[in-house]
Amino acid sequence: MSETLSHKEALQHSGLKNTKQRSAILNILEKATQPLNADQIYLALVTEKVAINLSTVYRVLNTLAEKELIIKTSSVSDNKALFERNDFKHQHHLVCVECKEIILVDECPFEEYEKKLNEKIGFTILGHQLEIYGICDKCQKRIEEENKRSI
Amino acid sequence: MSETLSHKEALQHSGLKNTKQRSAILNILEKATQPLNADQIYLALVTEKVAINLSTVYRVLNTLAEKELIIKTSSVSDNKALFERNDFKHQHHLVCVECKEIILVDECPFEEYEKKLNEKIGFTILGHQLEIYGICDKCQKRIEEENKRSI
DNA sequence: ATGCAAATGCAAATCATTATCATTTGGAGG
DNA sequence: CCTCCAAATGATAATGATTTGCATTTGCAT
Ligand SMILES: [Mn+2]
Ligand SMILES: [Mn+2]
Ligand SMILES: [Zn+2]
Ligand SMILES: [Zn+2]
Repeated sequence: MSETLSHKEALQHSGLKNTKQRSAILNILEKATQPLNADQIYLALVTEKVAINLSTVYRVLNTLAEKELIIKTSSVSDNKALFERNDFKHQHHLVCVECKEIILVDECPFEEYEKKLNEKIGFTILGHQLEIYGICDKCQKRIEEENKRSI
Repeated sequence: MSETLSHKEALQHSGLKNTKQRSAILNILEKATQPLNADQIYLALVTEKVAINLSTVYRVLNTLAEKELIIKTSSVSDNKALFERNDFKHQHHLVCVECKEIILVDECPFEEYEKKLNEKIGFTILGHQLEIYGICDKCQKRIEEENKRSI
């Protein structure tokens, strides 16, 4: 398990102790295909028979986010904090309003836009958060199917 | 006060009763130069000697947002819901991390971007929320001033 | 003016998250 | 391999924004 080793290294590098709770949480987020909230992470840990307390989950997540080992974002629709592995890419979330699935996208149309805003109103941009909502491919097809059937 | 009259009409048009609480809240948001949270609105009402309960403030705000007489958004930094008048323009928020001021901007760089995402991954976009954070003109200048002085 | 559904006030409940504090543990140094 | 202590965790209470239940009030159609 080189995964576990690199987690250990990452924690050490940030001056954090290598606890089984932190390692387990990093593992969960490593495997996850989309951002998860604290409850989902807690549930995944319980399922894997990892003994941990929910308050520890919150504490660990905040600590790891502070050290930038993971990324903390917040959903607009649902008001829970979301956590995902930090792959050091600038990404955004596509949230399907039907199935709630979150798709990560790399494209970002902001470089020029930010320059324009700075020139126009003197606002120095440090960052941004974008949440895009809509309907994913799967749900789109399912809905079309349902519409056909109901004719 | 034609303001009050148009509020009455707007409420009627949405099938809502014209109560003094709803009218007062619409007035507050009409005058506001930036989005406000429930507490700020409540405080503004109390200051204006409008008798109202905080839970009514929440209920009215949610009702008005449902009927699209106002817009409900949520800040990422601070986790409180924000409310602003609906002028039926597509806008975004610039949030100053120094003074917390929110500046509304009309520009949006998304039209092309959304088309691209739809073609690329079949995601049908219904909308998006963007929050841009940085430092406003005033704070920028203040900070520069402070730096000079401390040399 | 009357009646009644809709709206409000008040208080308690909810839900995510954080804080407190006693207990445990990772890991540096011997 | 021990010792030790700051750091981390567990258990539980607290917090803060928002919602909900229910009794009372009020807008407004008739
Ligand atoms: Mn971006
Ligand atoms: Mn936009
Ligand atoms: Zn979907
Ligand atoms: Zn500012």
